[in-house]
Amino acid sequence: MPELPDVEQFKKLAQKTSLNKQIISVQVTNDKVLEGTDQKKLNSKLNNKMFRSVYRHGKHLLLDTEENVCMSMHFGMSGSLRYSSKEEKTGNYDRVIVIFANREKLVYTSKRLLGRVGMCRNPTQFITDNKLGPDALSIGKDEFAKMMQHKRGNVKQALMDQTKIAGIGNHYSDEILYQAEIFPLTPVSELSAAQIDLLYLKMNQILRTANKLGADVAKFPQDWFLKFRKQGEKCSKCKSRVEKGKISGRSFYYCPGCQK
DNA sequence: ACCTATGTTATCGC
DNA sequence: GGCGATAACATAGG
Repeated sequence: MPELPDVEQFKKLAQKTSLNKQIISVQVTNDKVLEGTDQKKLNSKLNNKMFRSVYRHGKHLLLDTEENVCMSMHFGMSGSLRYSSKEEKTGNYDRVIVIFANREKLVYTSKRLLGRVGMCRNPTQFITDNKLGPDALSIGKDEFAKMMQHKRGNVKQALMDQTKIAGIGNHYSDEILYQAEIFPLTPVSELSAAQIDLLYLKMNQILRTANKLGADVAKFPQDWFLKFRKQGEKCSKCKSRVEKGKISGRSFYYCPGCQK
């Protein structure tokens, strides 16, 4: 699931459950998800500290102790986060488990091991080190327009370039382009100023609405593309059939009637 | 058996 | 240096 709105839910979860509680231990059941750290380091840095604040930048979650010790999480394609009672036992795909003094746990799960958990000094440092662009919900309209004007290639890949704007992936870029009625492979250089403005507007509307609806596609409005993003499905607006395309090994979907 | 899947990254060729 | 395409990572489901 994890694109910006999904990670926003994880942020809310962590805020609600995991702040200001003493960490007593960090368990790692598969160290393939660890990046630049190991179980020993995680424990030496985090034990006896508390998470004081949670940040989300793009698709990354940052749990900050505010003592120059900050835990970073990225969820890949199949990762998620949950808070678990002391009774609940470890699941097959639970990879990193932060245990608090009350024995409850913050559990990082990743079926396909594509995500990463690491440590950094603070969120700002993390963003710089990972060359992340501004968060999609923080970027200003002018900054967005300037970015698009400097970018080459097609509009879909521009929206998904995490070094330019952080947070948009394959699903939400399809949604944004559908609602803006722009064909995904349109070269950025061919977009009008009005289209760039519209992309900015739709990006904001869509991400904010998705956040509000808990990133739960089942709750999304019926006319959203993500409700029928599948080859051969009927577009809710024009009744054309959804078509599938491919860029650099990755599928995208679009409505040939609406997106020119 | 084969293809596909919400992400990122190393590598190769141009 | 940079861009694009491709494979790779690991697992499940159609």
